[in-house]
Amino acid sequence: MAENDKQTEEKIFESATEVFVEKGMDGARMQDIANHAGINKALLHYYYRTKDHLFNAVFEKIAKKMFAKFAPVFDANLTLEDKIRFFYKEHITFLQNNPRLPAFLLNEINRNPARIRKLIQNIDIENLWRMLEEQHKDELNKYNITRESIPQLMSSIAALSVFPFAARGILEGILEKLGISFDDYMEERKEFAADFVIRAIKK
Amino acid sequence: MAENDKQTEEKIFESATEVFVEKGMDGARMQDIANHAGINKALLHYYYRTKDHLFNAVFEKIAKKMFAKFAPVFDANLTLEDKIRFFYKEHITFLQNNPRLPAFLLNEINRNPARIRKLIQNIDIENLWRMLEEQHKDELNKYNITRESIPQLMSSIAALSVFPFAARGILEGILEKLGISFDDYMEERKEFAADFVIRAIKK
DNA sequence: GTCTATAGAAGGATAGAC
DNA sequence: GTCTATCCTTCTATAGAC
Repeated sequence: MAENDKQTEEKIFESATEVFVEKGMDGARMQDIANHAGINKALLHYYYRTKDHLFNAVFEKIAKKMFAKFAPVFDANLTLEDKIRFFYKEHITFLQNNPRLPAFLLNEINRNPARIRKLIQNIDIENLWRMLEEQHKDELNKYNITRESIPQLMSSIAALSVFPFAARGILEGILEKLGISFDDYMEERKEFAADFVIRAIKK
Repeated sequence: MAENDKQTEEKIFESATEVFVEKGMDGARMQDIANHAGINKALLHYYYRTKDHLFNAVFEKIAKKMFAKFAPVFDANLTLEDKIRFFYKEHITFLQNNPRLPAFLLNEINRNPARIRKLIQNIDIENLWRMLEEQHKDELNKYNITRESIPQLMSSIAALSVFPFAARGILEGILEKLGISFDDYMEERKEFAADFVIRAIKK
């Protein structure tokens, strides 16, 4: 029955997500995914034909989920500074709940950049920035932001929240020697990163 | 003869480095490494016994090389601001010449954090920071730097140079839509990142 | 739709000749 | 020290019964 299909397909998809995020495309085993879903390996192929198909489905879903987390910033009705604070609070909280996503995505994207290209094609970046300029045109004279510096600025903002998760393996080891837990560090970071950026862009 | 040994062993090591960095531990094939070195697969095992041994040798070398790049900052005889500028110039130039190292290292470290732990153990972090405090004790009152904020600050500094390379697959796609080359962006970044940090830490 | 069994290919590792 | 040949395991994928 269709009800059963859906349940099985979803169970497979969820298990595949966990295993792929954990082990990466190359390290993941179809057998692991089957075991994790409590079903037989052959069923994976029945629903998704090949490992590659299954991976692509998982990858696309995760990438969209990640991008979607940046969106609310562009329409929130807040001052620029509050937007930055809002962003780090929301985004880091999301990553705390999905701590392995950054490393997974960055790695798989570098391994096969073509995969992400079509997702990027759908975004009208110039327009997003026009929106931001429009929303904050009265405030912008308070900041060191020029049209040319926007890529540098945006990538810097993303770096401050994404990097600690991507580098968790090292960072956690270093923090440990200082008696600081990664969780405490990340909690603190919501405010630190916002303050850092705001000071950096102020005239 | 020993001369020959050394040549072959080095050729294997170099080829292994290229292939591992390109494909990662799981994606790399012993056959690829052998082909790349222009020798037979069996020779790899003669010199390094297993794929795991070979990988560990490569990984450790690269990790040390990366860490070593942070060292000059701690003994350069410069003001704090000039140290920051010096760091980004040196570090980003190094990464421009080794653009795949960040993604490789971050990924493999997360996949197996134990590998990096013993390297971290050898670093006396508290002492490094005492050195920095000592070197700049006369300037520190000009900045918003407290002992507790040092981990946040240091990870932020690293994030700004490492992240763009780790995220190159996405970043390049976005920049492309704006008519900016990754190389130009990176060149610009040496100064942008330094200015960004300096403004962020100033009182 | 789900299972068992197995084909078929690939990859790491070793034996043995030179 | 280097090569060819091959073993053996692992993994993706499919055939076929229920």
